[in-house]
This record gives sequence, structure tokens and C-alpha cells, in this order.
Amino acid sequence: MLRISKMTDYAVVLATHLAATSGPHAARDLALQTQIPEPTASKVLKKLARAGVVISQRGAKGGYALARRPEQIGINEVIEAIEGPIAVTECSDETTDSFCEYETNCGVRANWQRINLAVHRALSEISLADMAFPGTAELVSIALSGKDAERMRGAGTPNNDVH
Amino acid sequence: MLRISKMTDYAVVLATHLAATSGPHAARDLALQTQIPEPTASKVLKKLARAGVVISQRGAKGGYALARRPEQIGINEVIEAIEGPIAVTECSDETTDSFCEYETNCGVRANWQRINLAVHRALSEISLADMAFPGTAELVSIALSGKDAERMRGAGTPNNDVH
DNA sequence: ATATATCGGACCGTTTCAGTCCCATATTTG
DNA sequence: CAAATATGGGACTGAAACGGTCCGATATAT
Repeated sequence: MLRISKMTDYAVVLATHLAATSGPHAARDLALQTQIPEPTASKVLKKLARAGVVISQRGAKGGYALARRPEQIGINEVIEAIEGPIAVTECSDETTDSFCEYETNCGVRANWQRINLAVHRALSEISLADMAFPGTAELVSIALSGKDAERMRGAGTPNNDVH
Repeated sequence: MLRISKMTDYAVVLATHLAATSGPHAARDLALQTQIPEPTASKVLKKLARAGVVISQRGAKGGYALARRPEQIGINEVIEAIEGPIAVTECSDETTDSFCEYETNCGVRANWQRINLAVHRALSEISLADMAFPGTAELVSIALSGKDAERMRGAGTPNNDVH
């Protein structure tokens, strides 16, 4: 079930990259830095912009930047920006209330909702700051709120212990 | 992302129905009772059997029954029986370690794993008994644990968790 | 005015999904 | 033994979604 589409993976990578570097970036730069094909990266960034995860600046010297601070953006926002609202079974689609005469089926449906809630919560508890700087989220993200983000990226995260 | 396929939905409905009724059921009966097209239901049941969620009896008077008691089967088993092991990004595929030169990408990957763990745990904490009898899981499932379900599970062995 | 860069959607090849069908195999029954 | 029943394992197909590309329109800085 938990099949992460490529597009969603790209979105997370791009958003994480934005969180790690700060400042406006053109789609082309981001594509190069993340090794994602340029048109595809552009498409993903558009969706992120429309969902309010990033803000965009058109025209010369334009580009993308995070809409909020990294620690205030949950991964669920990034994921839902690409895949749309978390969809369950099509029984939860209100338009077709066709064959819910069997109470077992609708008991099932109620539990699907519970499952989704749990998943949604798990995702929203992981911020872009966690993704960009695992382990030292607060410290680093505060540190790079200024201009020296690029040196930060070049030096790498000092102590990223993945578990 | 959390896109539940129709097949998986069927699997949950069928498994829940088995949990609610007990005893062996032919695929055709289950299909009728759950309003699922018969060939499709059969296909789903086969997968559930191969995954060890249900046990099957071939030949005349054959059919399907749960492999274990409803409260001992997690929803994650049913889901994974249909959709295969929980897949993340294809970066976790070991065969192609292509472009993980950028540490941000692999930081992302490590976090995907964390997300999946959370989801997996949330799913495994919901049993088929919860699905079949929400609120009164223990009582009811104990009440129907006897009967002809034992016959299918193997007449002589009193407490087999075979799969 | 011109260069830059996003916005919006069209387009297309490939893959996956949902569903059906067939034959082999196993088991019960007469 | 033979016939009837019911699952096992795939093959097959039409429809939909996915991944990726491209183009014209629009907005902005120089």
C-alpha cells in the first residue's frame, strides 16, 4: 500500500533541499543540484507552490523558496501537495453510497478512517527541518536563517546520525 | 500517497467477513455475501492464502478460513498480502545505488524509513477482530473461536499457529 | 524592450490496475 | 474408480494512472 510515487519522492528531495539551503532558487538550479530532470522538477515545484508549501517569484531573478520556516512545514504537506488529499477506499467517496447494506463493510470503512488518521499524524510530526538536518533540527535551522546557508550546505551537517 | 487500491479494500472486506462469521467458506459464497465479483474475490483470496492470512481447503466442501484467531491478525498482514512489502522510494532498492552522492538525498531516504515504520506500526495495531466487531473485539471473537473453524484448521491440533 | 523564469495545460509512451478466463490439481462423494 | 466440487497458478485484456517532456502565456527585473 504505502507506495511512494517518484513524483512525491522528488517533492521531498526538493523541499528538503530548499530547507537546507534557504533563499530563492530557480527551478533549473534546484534540478541540477538534486539530479532531477529539469522539466520534472519544474512540474513538482509548481505543485508545491500551488499547495502553499513554497512561494514562487516570477520573472528574472525569480525562483522558489519555502513558504515558512523548515520546522513549521510537515512532510504531510509536501506529500499531499503531489498526491492530493489522502484517499482511502472509494467507499469514502460520498457520491456513490451504493452497497453499504452490509454492516461489516461499513465497519471496515470506519476503520480505514482511523488508519488514515494515524498515518497523517505520523507524517505531520516530521518537519522539513528534521529531513534536512536529522538529529540537530532546531540548532541548525536557526543558524542558517541568515545568509550563510551555502557554507552550511558545503560543510554538511556536523552530526547526522541516521537511525 | 496513501492510495488504497480496490483489491486491498476487497481483501480487508473479505478478511473481515471471515472474521465475523467463522468457519470455512467457499470463494463463491464470500463473493456473494460481500458483493464482490466472484473471480475477483477468488483472486484476492488466493493471495491471502499464499500470504498466510487465511488457509484454504481444496476440493469438494473446501473453502477458506482465517489462519489464526481474528485478534491475532493485523491489518498490515492483509494489506501486505495484496500489495506486497511496503515499498518506499526506489532509492531503497539496493540494485541501483546510482546518484546518492548528495547527502541530502540519503538523509531523505533515512527518513522515509522512519515514516514507513510508523505506518507499519499503526496498521499492525489494528486487528481483524477490531474491524469485525469494533468496540467489543475480545468478547465476540472469543465466543466464536470454537465450532467448525477448528475442523478446517486441523482437527487434531488444538493450538496451531500454522500458516 | 528584452531577457528571464514561473504558470498552466497538452501530449505521449509505459506501466500498473481491475477484472476475467482457463486449465491443472486436490478432495469429497457415490 | 469416477464424477463433482473448489482452490492454485497464470495468461490475457481494456482502462486508467504514472513519469516525463514540451510549448505558449504571463509576470518581473534590468
